[in-house]
Amino acid sequence: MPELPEVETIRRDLEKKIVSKKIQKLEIKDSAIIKNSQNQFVKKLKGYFFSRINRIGKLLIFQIPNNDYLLVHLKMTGQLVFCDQKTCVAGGHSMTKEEDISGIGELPNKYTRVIFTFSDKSKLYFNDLRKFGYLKIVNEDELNLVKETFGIEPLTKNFTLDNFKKIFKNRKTNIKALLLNQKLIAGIGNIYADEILFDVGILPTRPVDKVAEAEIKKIFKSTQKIIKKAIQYRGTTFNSYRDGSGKKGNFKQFLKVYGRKGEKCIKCKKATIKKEKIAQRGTSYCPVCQK
DNA sequence: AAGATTGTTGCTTA
DNA sequence: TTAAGCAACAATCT
Repeated sequence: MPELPEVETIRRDLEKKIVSKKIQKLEIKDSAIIKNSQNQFVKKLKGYFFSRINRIGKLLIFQIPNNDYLLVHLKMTGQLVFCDQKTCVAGGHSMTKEEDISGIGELPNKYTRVIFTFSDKSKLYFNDLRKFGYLKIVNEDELNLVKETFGIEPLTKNFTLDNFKKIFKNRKTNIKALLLNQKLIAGIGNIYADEILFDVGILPTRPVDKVAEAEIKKIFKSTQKIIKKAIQYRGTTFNSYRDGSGKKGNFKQFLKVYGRKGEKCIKCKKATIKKEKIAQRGTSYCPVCQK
């Protein structure tokens, strides 16, 4: 599940590879993925190029020079894989299982929904097994409306302790639901919410009005620490996440609770990591370390 | 073979 | 008016 660190990794990868390249051809294998009419979509992209790539929360924003923007959301299983003869690890030629370090085989595959071909013959594949992801072209006004739906963004100058404290004010939900709420704080998903709460020793069920001032500061610091480190290691690959050239992320080895149900807690070395549904999401935590 | 999985939207409820 | 909670969405895996 691509969250902020994964989407940011893809953004940085693609910015290096596709900015300024003319879009020569578009192949839409499944039009349900495109949230515009197919005609509109092709008309606004073909012959143009992306002038830069931005991100807000888990949403990628590809800027097209004539004040249009291509929004790409990967949701759970979306991938954006760039391939040219030199950098592609997931396409182009037949490969053995050993050569297939991406684990996604040759491209296009049965989950490839859209293919961009640039004028230098390089390609960008949008793959999505579960088809929750989407591509949508919007104008500047529409983009601004979309941006308004996002809360404070970690790793920007807007992400201050004061602003972070504000999202706790007058709320009754639990801390896990708060961290997952994109309208309040942008980019955290199920993996990093669990990791942050384990790091600070707070139970995911704790009501936010029972989180002390000093603990809010801890969460604030931990959020930045974990997100930065996850970006440094190019994100977490559990199943489907791949970076902009099809490779897996390397942060999984640093996860302390997520995906460790039934294992001994690495902090207290006594308790067993539990997993239950909290805030409508599978939630992993240590019943001893987290209070 | 039913249930879990995941992020977000939109509806309902409080 | 606003927040919280939940079903729905797609497709696969267990």
